[in-house]
Amino acid sequence: MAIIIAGPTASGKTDLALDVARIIGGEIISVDSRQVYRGLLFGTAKPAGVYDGGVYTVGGVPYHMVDFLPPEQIYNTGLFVSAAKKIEAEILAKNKIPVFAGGTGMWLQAYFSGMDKLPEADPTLRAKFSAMTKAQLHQKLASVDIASAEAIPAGNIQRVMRALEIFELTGIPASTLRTGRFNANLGDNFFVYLDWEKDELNRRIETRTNLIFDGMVNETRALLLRGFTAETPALKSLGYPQIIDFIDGKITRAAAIEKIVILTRQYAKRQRTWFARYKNKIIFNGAQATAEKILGEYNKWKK
RNA sequence: GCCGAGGUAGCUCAGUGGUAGAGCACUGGUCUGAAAAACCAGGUGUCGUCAGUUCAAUCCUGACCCUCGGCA
Repeated sequence: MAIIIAGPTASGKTDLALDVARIIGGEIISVDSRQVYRGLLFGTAKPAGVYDGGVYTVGGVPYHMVDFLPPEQIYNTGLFVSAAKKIEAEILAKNKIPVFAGGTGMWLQAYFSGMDKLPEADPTLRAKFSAMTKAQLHQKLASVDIASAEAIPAGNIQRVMRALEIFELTGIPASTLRTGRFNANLGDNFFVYLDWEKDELNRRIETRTNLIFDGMVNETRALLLRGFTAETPALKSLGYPQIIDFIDGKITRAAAIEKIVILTRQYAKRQRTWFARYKNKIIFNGAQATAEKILGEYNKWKK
C-alpha cells in the first residue's frame, strides 16, 4: 500500500508530495526519468536538496531516485524498477510510508503492474540495427514476428528495434513473450492524479519556463564546460537542446523559450493521454489540491 | 506622394480559370528495458474588399484598403 501522486508536468506534484511526506513522516520515491540525472535541476524541476547521510533530502524529507546518474549514462525502465523496489523495501522496513511522485507514466506502470520477463537492452544489437534503414528493420521484424510488425509502424524505429532485439536474444517473438500483465492497473494503492484545466496548465508551463530559463542556461553551461555535448543523454532532455542553441547563438532567448514552452505543452498532452487510461485514480483539481485534502481522502481510503 | 514587392490555414509560405496545399503550430490517439523517447491519425480556410470579364474567378481586369522595402 503506497501513496502515488502523479500528474502532467507543472501540475505541482512535487510540492504536494513533499508536504504529504512531511506530514506523515514518509519518504519520496521520484518516478521521473530526468530527475535521475546529476546536474539537472532547473530543467527537470527537481527540488533543491542536500545530502544527508548520502540521501538526497528536501526540507528534511528523503527524496529517492534522483540526482544519482552521471549525464553520459542512459537509464531505463527495468533499472528503475529494480532500484526503486530496493528503496521501497528499506522504507517499509523503517515502518514509513513510501510516497511515489512523478510523471513518467511507463515507469509508474512498470513498477506497479510489473513487466513481463524480457531480455535487457543489448547495445551491440542496437548498434547493428542502427546501421539498417527503417524499412529494412520493419521487413526483418515481419519475417520473424508478424504480429509485432503489424502492431508497430515502420517509422517507430525504437519499438521496431526493441521487438527485433527480443527475438534475436530469445528466439521467441516479442508478441509471444508479452503476456499482457503490463497493463493499466496500478494495483491496490492510493493513486492521486492532479488534474488541471488545459489552458491553465499551459499558462503554468509558460510561467515556469520563463522562471527557470536562466537556471537552465547556467547548469547547461556548467555541463558543457565539463566536456559534455548536445549528444550527452542528459542534455537531450526536453528543453536542453534549445538552451544549447541559445548558448551557441543560433536562436534568440525568446525563440528558445517559445520552443521549450511548445515542447513542454506537447509533453503534458502525452502525459494526459497516458494517465487517462487508469480507472481507479483519485482525481484532484490541481488548483485546489492540498496535502491535507489528499491525506483526508487517504484516511478514508485506508478503511 | 511616387516607384517596387506583396496580402491564401494560428505562423511561414507554395499553387491553380473548374471553390486549395506543405512545414510548423493545433486536436485526438499508440505505448513492456531510449518514455521529457519514438510514433500514428486528423486540414482547422470569407484565398484583403468591392465591382467587371467568364458557363465558372482564389487565379484575369479595374478601383480601393492594408503591409514591407526604396525614393521623396
